[in-house]
Amino acid sequence: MVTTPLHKDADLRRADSLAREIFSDIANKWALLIIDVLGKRTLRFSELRNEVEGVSHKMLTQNLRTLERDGLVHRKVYPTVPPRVEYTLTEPGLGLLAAIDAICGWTQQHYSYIQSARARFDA
Amino acid sequence: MVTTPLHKDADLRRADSLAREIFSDIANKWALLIIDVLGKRTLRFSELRNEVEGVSHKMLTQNLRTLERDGLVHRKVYPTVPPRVEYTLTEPGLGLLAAIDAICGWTQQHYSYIQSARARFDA
DNA sequence: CTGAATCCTGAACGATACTG
DNA sequence: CAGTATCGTTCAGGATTCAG
Repeated sequence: MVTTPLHKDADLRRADSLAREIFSDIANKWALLIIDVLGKRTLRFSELRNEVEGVSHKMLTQNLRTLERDGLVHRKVYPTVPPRVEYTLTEPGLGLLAAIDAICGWTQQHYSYIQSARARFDA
Repeated sequence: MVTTPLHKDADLRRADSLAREIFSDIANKWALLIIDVLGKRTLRFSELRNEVEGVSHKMLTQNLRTLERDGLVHRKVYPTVPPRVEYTLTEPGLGLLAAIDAICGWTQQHYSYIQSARARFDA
């Protein structure tokens, strides 16, 4: 496995296709938001749809599949009728959550800075 | 978990349009990669093009403009001929870099985990 | 309720050509 | 070298429908 020295041999930028693929899976709006909300608690599909505002049925399903495939999210199906499916972050998923929260936190903190930076730029 | 008062009034998920816009600006593949490479050193446009493998001329320009507008990247033009333009991370940009590096580091560390998770899923 | 499949539109993107 | 503009294509993603 590739160890941490980030910008060494297996650099993400010059990446082999797999690394790039993984990165693309998580470096997108919906995936990040989904992980963020699942970080708070386990959620059902329909709950996720409400929590992640603006996500479509299709995009939610699609991203959940990807995240499940990558082992970041666990999908538990209750064989009831109607079906009940719960999504939870896996252990590795929790690790990623920390990093994502850092980004979210940063965004919050620099909210007004960005606002004025834009005003300056647009002028 | 959540460090800053993230999930309070201005929650990213229920966000007003500006917050969502900002988040979209940075939560995408190219923006993250650009910030990542600029975190190492100041780079010229053509150098960036080489460092960020696979990015097109157009996408690079586009993302740089956005990042500049949001005040994450500083653009310095040398009025020479031929023109020389250098891109640097701003102070706030450096803050975001830390968060991004966390994600990159996480990806590296879980590289093989994801690989096997996928193998399991696909079976 | 969850999820898969289909269709269709608009946005993203790459290629190319042109300017300073 | 850096940047803009245009064009054509591809593809993401929304709406809808059907199934378990």
